[in-house]
Amino acid sequence: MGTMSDTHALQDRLLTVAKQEFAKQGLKGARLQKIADEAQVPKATLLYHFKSKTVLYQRVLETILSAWDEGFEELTIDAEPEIFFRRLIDTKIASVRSDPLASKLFAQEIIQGAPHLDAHLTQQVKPWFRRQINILEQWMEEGKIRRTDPTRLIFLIWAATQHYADFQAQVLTLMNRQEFDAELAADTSMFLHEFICNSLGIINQRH
Amino acid sequence: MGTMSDTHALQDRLLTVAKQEFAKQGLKGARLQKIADEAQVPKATLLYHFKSKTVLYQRVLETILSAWDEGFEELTIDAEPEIFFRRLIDTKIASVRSDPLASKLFAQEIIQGAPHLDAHLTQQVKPWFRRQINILEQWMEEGKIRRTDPTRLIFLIWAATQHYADFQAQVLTLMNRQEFDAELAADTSMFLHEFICNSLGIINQRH
DNA sequence: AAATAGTTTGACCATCTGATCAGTTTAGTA
DNA sequence: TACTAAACTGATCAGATGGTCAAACTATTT
Repeated sequence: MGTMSDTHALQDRLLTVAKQEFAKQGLKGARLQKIADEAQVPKATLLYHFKSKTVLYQRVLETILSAWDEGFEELTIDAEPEIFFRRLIDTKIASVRSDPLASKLFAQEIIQGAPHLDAHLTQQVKPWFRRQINILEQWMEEGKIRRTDPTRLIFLIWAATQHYADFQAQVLTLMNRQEFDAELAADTSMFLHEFICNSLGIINQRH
Repeated sequence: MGTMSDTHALQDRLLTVAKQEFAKQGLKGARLQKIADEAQVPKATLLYHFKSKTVLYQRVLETILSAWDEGFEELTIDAEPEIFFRRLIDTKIASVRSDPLASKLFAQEIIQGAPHLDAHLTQQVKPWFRRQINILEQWMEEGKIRRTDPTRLIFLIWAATQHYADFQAQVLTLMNRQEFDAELAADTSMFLHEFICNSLGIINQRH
């Protein structure tokens, strides 16, 4: 029998390559042959490790989502609003920058009606979302931030950050940049933080 | 020869149906047979009016973009900041609501690197974008709005509105809604307007 | 009515692609 | 060494799908 670690490493490699292909071409557009080629493995081997294209796709999605869950889970909020928003935005921007393909793949899945992640959406995302809402609502009651719709506020943050992954081509063109480098990320992060703090009447302690 | 008006009407119907299918399934995922069925026409007829799947797809894209151009062209700005943002947001939200499929299709095209958008179509956005930036910069110099990065501000508005089309499934789930109705649109529009005016230090004259 | 040109459509095909499978190799185990 | 099970792979297939084509049909013109 092959060593367990080898098998696991191979599957990881296949998942990584598959993620790229799925992100670029979509579920239907991706070709198993191309994924196999890219991973330097026969197509039959790919299908040995993942029963079908759909299974492979779902495994890729799971990998992405669990990585996100990990990254955002610890964003609990013993902090003040200003710190909270900074952490949230920084984390999101970092995630978008370190793995834009994941964001793109996820976006395409949602655009097409999220046919492959209903469960995760309601079971994982919704509770997390609820928690953030609750925090914001409490702060509004305490008068720490201006009153507004907390749901749409979270959407705004999500959308504004996600945008830099999904529309990367367009964004870079319009900004006359070549790549989404560290400086661009830092500036974007600061812009959003400032913009949001200003709107919510939070005094930005960076300045 | 068949009447011109009939032919034109048929092509319009085919384009409309094709847009739905492309938006839902992506370019590769869409099936000519299904488009033809939906339009109650044999597949061969569909391919008579549009030489190939790619041509059909490109025609759909062109239709979407030219409609957008029309809608946003007249957003010239003899107005004060507050009115300008209201118009911009209202127009964008209205566009997203009246034709979310167009937004979705466009988003998928961009995510995949805009392989089918002619350079000249892409470039058409740039001048419009520049104009908005210039207006904002002037207002900042005049002290009418708080100083910030105008480029990212436009991105933020674009992203925040677009989000409601692209992530409709997720948004509705998280808001416990069934559809993106007029009330939801109005509330969203008002939220964004308020949020932005607040951040830029504009006194919202609605209140 | 004849001719012409645009339109419609069923039948058909070449190709692609996800999936299967039988046979082989590899690596632990008794 | 013999045995077993997991891992691998070349060959192959079944179904789907974009696209073609020739024949039929419709309407306009001469």
